[in-house]
Amino acid sequence: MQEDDAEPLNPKTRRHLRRAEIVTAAAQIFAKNGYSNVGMRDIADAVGIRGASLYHHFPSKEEILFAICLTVTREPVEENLPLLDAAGTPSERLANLVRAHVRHLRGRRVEHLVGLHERASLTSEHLAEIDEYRQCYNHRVRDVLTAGMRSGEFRELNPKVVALGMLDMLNGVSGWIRGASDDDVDEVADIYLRLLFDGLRP
Amino acid sequence: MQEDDAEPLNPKTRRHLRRAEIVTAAAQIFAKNGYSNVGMRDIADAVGIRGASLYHHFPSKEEILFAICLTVTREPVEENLPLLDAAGTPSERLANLVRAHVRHLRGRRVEHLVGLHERASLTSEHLAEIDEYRQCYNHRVRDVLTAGMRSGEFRELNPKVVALGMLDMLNGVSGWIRGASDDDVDEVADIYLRLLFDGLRP
DNA sequence: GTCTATAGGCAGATAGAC
DNA sequence: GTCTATCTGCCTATAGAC
Repeated sequence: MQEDDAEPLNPKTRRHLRRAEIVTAAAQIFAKNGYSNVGMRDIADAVGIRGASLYHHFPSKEEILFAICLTVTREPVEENLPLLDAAGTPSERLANLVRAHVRHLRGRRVEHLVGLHERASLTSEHLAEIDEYRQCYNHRVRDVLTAGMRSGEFRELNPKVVALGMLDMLNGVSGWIRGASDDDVDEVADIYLRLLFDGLRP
Repeated sequence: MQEDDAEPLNPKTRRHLRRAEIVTAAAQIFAKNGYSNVGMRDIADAVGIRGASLYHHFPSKEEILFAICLTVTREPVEENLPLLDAAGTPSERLANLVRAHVRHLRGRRVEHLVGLHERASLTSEHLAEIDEYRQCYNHRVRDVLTAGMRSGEFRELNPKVVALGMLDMLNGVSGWIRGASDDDVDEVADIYLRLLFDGLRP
């Protein structure tokens, strides 16, 4: 919380900010209209520059898409997975991850939508990099589930299927959580946790 | 099971078959490469005709996409929802729907993927029609959940959120079920039902 | 019902001035 | 770092013969 943040930013930071601005604007338009239906001019308009100027910041349109997809796959790995390494039972650690995951989905809602729907427009190399993060995340979730089953804390169910089902349920939130408050988001996480741990039957 | 099915088909049936052939081929290519990255020529190649000939069967590329999206939203409404009207407890009726839903996801796997990912490329009129079916389906699922909660069979949880979560979990199956056997599919449905009804905790 | 040929337009990307 | 101007190619859709 710096009060004196008016001092001149160094060039690298300025450039980084511009890139972030472009990525954020692009994600919003991609999410609404679909990646291929959006032109470089549309993105440029949203940022207040001309189409050609975007190429000073990104070498191609696909690289903008890649930047979007990268943040929504890398950030959860770097920010949420450590919660699985903390102390606590598998239940506790899994619950923390679920809450963090849903919060991230809300904070980067449009980016998640793009990352989920526009994979086909990525270079195969970029797609492979994205999938590495995604698979890493899935694997770690599966591992907590397995740990919980080994300790008798969780029922014995195919952990691979449970992990996929749980993550699909969570990730779907970005499709309908538009404009929710912090409390709404935490309520959704609590409902999902109740469902996941205890099920519908009382 | 007619043995003598070699008799000549009437023109209307032939035309219908051709349309279905195009839709099936298109769904496969759309699912793999993304709607906008696929040209009319690609679809035509898969069917063995020239690009221009497609316009004898469909007035535009978007109409092919619409046909795909329509089947995966209308068929579940017409085929699965009646299971909710049958006799039985909410649990039983919901279980039947889940099993039918997963089977449909596998049977029309690529079509579901396209319907899920390419919504942004639909005409707003077509999108509205699609969403009517989808919302109808969601609503009916929510209604069984509410019925089960009223009867005390299900725990009291926000039924809207539970319905969305459950359907997101189910629909995600089309993303990874590629090439599964009938038994695999039913196993997934059973695991999801166990999770949904009883949760992870023994 | 399928073909050849082509219109017409849009969009990603580049060159080079400022 | 942003601009103007433009190239280039692709891709939907149409016209009209067979």
